[in-house]
Amino acid sequence: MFERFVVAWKYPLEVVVEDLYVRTGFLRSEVNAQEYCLSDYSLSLKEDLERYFSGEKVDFSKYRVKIKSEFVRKVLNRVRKIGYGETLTYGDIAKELRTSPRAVGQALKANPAPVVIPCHRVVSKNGIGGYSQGVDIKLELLKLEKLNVTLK
DNA sequence: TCATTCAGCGTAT
DNA sequence: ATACGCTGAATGA
Repeated sequence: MFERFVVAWKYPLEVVVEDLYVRTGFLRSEVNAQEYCLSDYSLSLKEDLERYFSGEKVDFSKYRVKIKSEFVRKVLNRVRKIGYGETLTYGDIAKELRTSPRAVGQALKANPAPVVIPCHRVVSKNGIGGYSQGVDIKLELLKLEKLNVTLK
């Protein structure tokens, strides 16, 4: 099974679902997304993402994400537990998992499904930190969750 | 208050 | 072996 759809937002989010594994990525250029008929699973994900982008608190824990590396999986599993509207720092997670803040950042960079795995909720100790999809997008996501973050 | 350095650890080459 | 990160603490001016 392979399905692709785009969720409208300030930055449209492209979603690929392959055998129940979800991948996402923000699009910088505008796309005309024509719809086909999606599976119940993909349709549910699409609706959840639409609710999320309209400012609702949404739980994405039922969706599956395939992660190759053991270490990345460990970090991202922790990140999935960060609640809506909450943040942790790279250092927090490093301490908890007995690793280094830089290694945590590296693992977040390898996140195959931004938003579904909320790596935007991990910020630097003083400032917003980085984001694989662009810090401007991270800032918008945090604003969506009513979080004030200093840009640094 | 900066700016610069470097410890630290998982990856990629 | 070695270079590099979505960092952070330490150092020095």
